[in-house]
Amino acid sequence: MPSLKSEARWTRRKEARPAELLSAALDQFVERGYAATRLDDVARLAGVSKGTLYLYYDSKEALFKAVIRGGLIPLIQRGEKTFEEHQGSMADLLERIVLGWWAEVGESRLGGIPKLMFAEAKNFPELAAFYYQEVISRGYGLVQRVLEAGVARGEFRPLEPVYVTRLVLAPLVFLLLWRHSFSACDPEQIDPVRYLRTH
Amino acid sequence: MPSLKSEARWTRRKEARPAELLSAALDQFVERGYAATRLDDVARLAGVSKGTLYLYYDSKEALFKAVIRGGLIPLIQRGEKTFEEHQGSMADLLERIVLGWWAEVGESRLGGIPKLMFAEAKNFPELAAFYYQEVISRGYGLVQRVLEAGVARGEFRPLEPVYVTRLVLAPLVFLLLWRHSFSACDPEQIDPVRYLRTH
DNA sequence: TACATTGCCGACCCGCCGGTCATTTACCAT
DNA sequence: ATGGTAAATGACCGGCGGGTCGGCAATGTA
Repeated sequence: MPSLKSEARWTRRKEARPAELLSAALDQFVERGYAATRLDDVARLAGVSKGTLYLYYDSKEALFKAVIRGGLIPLIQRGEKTFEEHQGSMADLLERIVLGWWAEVGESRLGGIPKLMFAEAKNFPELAAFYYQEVISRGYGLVQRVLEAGVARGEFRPLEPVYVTRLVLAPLVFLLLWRHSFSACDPEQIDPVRYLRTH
Repeated sequence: MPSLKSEARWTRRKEARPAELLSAALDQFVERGYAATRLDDVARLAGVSKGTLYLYYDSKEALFKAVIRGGLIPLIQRGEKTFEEHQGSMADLLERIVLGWWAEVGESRLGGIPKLMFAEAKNFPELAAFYYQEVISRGYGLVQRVLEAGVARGEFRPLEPVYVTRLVLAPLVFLLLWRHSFSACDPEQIDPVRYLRTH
């Protein structure tokens, strides 16, 4: 026999649910990947049932897009704003953007997203296109504009900007991918700061 | 009514099956990833039924390991042999190894394997450990020995070998990952040769 | 031609998971 | 207190896919 005045079995929290679901979803997506994430688990982590999840997000894909929109896109926007408002050398700006990106993406749960997208791009082309358009192309574009501005100011040697942008960012993103895949197997513990400085 | 003297419905080909299954499996693993590959499809591609596949390989995992053993490990061994037999400058050797690797892995179906391993490492830790031990650590070790030999001969500046090895290879592997994930979305068609030379 | 061997087939089992919906119940206005 | 409303539940569905197994048929042998 349950206590007569037991706690309510659940409470109505219409406002708080979406954010809690998004946070739980980010955890699971980063931990397991897109396909392997079970919506049951996401809901349980957020303290609700799967049916409730579907009250707030129409499908797994919609949930995932909401995670991206709430997590990475604001950071991209901030980077773009930093670029527009920046006064001074482009080398400084580049360093600020790269280190800021590493601090906010590389060192947080968001760092798992790029690895996830690489992993699932082939199997979920719509998601890949969405992510490419909203994140990758904007990120590359930002760095490329910084480099071009630096060349215009005579700070950097003039090289093919498309290739240089990719070559500069490749080791960064690669380190991110590494940390979210093989780092558990790797006896060499790579120190990101030394890695970036050597670069 | 079937023709009276129709072809045999199937033939016994005990010798040819394993290689055909391996080839089909490589195709599917590279195309879909490990988890998303259906053994039904592998079998159909190899012209047999799923039951037959299980006569030759005990499980999906065993099949995958056989693909790695037959595909990448021989290449690693050849690289190690090239290193031991090489006479002359280490810069030459490094270029030979890198370009050879790109030709035989980057440009062939095998190029999909590294991307696959990054994608699935978290979800299949035993596979990741197997791959790290048999492929990654041997590949890194090879390049690192070349760099150290170059330093000993006075060809290269002395830097931290572990970090340099990773930084040199990161853009290469990154290009490989890119080509097997987002390249379909990317309007910029990256030319690998120019990319490598700029590097 | 008849038999034994064995490579091979394909139907089947079962747990998993995205998605649905009828029902329950917390909350609020009156 | 009480009825209305909507937030939340949890049992359920259906397709999917790794793995199994009894039986069939291609081949070697006499």
